[in-house]
Amino acid sequence: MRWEELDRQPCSLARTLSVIGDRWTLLVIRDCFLGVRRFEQFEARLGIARHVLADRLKKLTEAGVLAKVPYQERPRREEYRLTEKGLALHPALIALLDWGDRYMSGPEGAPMQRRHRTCGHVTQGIMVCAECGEPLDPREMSVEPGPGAPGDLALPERAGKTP
Amino acid sequence: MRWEELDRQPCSLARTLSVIGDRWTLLVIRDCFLGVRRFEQFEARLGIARHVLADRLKKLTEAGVLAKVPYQERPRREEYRLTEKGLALHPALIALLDWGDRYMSGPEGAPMQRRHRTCGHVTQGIMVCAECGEPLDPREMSVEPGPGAPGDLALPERAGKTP
DNA sequence: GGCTATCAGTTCGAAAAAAGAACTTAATTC
DNA sequence: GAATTAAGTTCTTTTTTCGAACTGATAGCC
Repeated sequence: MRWEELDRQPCSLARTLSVIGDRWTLLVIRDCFLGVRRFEQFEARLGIARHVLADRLKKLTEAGVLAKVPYQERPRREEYRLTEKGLALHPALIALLDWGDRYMSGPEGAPMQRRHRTCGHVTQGIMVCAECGEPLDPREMSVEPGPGAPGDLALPERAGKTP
Repeated sequence: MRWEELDRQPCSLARTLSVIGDRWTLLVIRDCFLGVRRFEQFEARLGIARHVLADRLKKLTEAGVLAKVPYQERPRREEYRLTEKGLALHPALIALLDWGDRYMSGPEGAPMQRRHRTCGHVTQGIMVCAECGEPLDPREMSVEPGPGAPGDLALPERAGKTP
């Protein structure tokens, strides 16, 4: 498949990656969740080429993950805010952070931690079943065609079995 | 920052992306979760340049996400299996799939669905707090330096506030 | 032995994307 | 007019991916 055709793949991961899969994009989104909103701030924190940053911000805006919001009129200035669509990437961000905390930290532990203000604890996420509330274990999941599946959906033989 | 320095960033997301952030890598991992194990199978499903695929498989193996396991001896053949470290990417995969299901599907719905065999339902994931069990809402989370934080960790001003 | 097939890569030239730096535009202030 | 701020845009070079072919190590068949 071609990278630019990801959004047409019969697979939601591929479609997601068509929006967030380019180099640096998830780090831009991370910074949005940390409250960063302005071009110069992103640029200073990320230290990436300005035109790459501009490209990523533009694509996220076009995809509806970010919205440009004016913060002053004279001269007109805009900043980038997460939309609800963008905020909905939070579980993915948490999962990726938790994985990095666990597998990519040294003996000193994770560089940052997240506090759940509702209960007051420093915490991590657990991905549970929306139907029964049990944690989702890959060995207990099977995959099947969904309502939007094309007639010739290519699922490998082992799709219903343990990875 | 430079892409090849991601694993040294004081941020677990960046460190995670140093392993899974290259173009195509997450789709390789998706296929692993679907039970795909062999080079030709990955190649046939993904349709990407063979040396890019080989590079991604190699990097994932070096990072400990995949393990090469012999499946025959004459001639010796090996396949790629998710390790525990690799399986631990499941919550992230589910979150990304769910996001794509919700925001990147047409009116006909998602192309694939996941059945939780424990309860028997077609389902999605919910990211909940490991401490209190409530769903994690980005507006209820704050970020702070962790035990492995460097002395000069750069958290933006708004890091404790709503995104 | 030669040929074909299978499998898992590796190599090579072309195209695309990212890196690095400078420039542009549109204000505002002194 | 010059300097500053902010948000980009343009240009050249380097790196990564694309597309295709090739290689190496078997095994089986004639």
